[in-house]
Amino acid sequence: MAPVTPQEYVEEVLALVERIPPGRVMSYGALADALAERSGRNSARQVGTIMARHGGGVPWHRVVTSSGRMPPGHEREARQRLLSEGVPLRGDRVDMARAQWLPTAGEPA
DNA sequence: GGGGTGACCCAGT
DNA sequence: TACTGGGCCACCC
Repeated sequence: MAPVTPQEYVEEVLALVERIPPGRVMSYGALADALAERSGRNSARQVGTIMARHGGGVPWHRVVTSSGRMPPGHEREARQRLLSEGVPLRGDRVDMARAQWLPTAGEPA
């Protein structure tokens, strides 16, 4: 598959993050996995780096680790936003089993 | 060109 | 549940 440029990959990541509905979340790994088909890349770590550097303009708080942990340095901010959106929390972590959202394959663009 | 770093993930202990 | 080790891959010295 035609690989996308690094810049395009960033755009893809941010675009998908913006599609995450309120009250739901996606893990870095799930994001990387969902974009793998499109971008040819699949690295959760890279998604984390992208969010750290370019996540300012999107609902970054809807992106957490696969275990429901929030990004270092922003735990308080993220927790409060998630809580106000109705995301199910278990202590200081997201209840992934209930909150994780995945883009549906045949979804209209 | 070489090596360290990181908003990760998974399996094992 | 918490911690550790190995794998991962782009970015930055």
